[in-house]
Amino acid sequence: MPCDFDTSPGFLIDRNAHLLRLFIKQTLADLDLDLTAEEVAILIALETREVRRIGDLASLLLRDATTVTRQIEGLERKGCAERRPSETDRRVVEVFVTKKGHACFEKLDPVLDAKREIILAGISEPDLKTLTRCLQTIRENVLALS
Amino acid sequence: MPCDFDTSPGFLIDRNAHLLRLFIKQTLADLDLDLTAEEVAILIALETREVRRIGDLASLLLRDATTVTRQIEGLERKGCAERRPSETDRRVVEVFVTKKGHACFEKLDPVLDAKREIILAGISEPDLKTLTRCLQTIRENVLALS
DNA sequence: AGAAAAAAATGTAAGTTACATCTATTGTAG
DNA sequence: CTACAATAGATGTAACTTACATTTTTTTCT
Repeated sequence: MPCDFDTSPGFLIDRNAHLLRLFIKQTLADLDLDLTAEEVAILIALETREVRRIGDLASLLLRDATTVTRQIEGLERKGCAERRPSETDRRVVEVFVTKKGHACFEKLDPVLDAKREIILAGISEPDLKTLTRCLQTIRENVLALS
Repeated sequence: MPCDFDTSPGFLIDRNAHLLRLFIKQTLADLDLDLTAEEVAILIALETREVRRIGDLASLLLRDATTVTRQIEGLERKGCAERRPSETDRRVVEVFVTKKGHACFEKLDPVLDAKREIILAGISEPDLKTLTRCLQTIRENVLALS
């Protein structure tokens, strides 16, 4: 049984990612927030990290920089982010969260926080640590492949 | 720190899924197989499970049936699968893997099997069990949300 | 000063997904 | 046994996610 959909970590990770994305989408709809899941990821990165540059966002989120550019365009169109050229290096663009972006984050963050508990229900503290560590290991292993 | 990209299970799952998909894509390119990652998932399901109906594939793979229909159309276009109307219920379509589909699977399967070891390197047997169990739990929790 | 490198944007295109709707068929209640 | 509900699947359409190749601008390094 080389590949069981119920026990293969690869399939489980893939399907869980899919379900989590649907869940985020639903949460955004419930809160009446006009954002995509990826835009949310960028918004969270901007709010919780010292990241301003598109390239840094891309490496943090393990995405191509062009992908991030497009998603920031989306955030900008929706009035949640703003690009400003850096003063020290004019190649660089710095991304800032607008007031509206802050408001979206403040609305979304506690809800995600609350639902996280539901999603992780039944998982003990040590198991959660193991889960995290395994996922980090797999990530590094896959990254090292390319 | 509500959402850390390096420790949040949600983000880790999402990014790992992304990386794994890139890895599958690369593997397919290396083997010169003209299939998408999702088509591979369906091919594996057809080869390793007693699943013939589109609806059953959809629930196994946690996808919408229309999505599966499209992906089977892809497999069919590429000569790897074949749809035949069921003889007992003419609403039902049964999906079969063709000779070419078998060949693709036989080519791909051992490679994925070998690379699985690399991807899971450094994870102990009990940790792997915990990982699997946690991912199953999360999947059920998220499914129960909707 | 000129070449190489870096940051970002743009053109383009593929892959993934699903909602709403439609057709065909089967099952069932009256 | 007919009419209506339910089921299986296909189609129209569209959104979301992603990235490769290329271009522009600016900086860095030789």
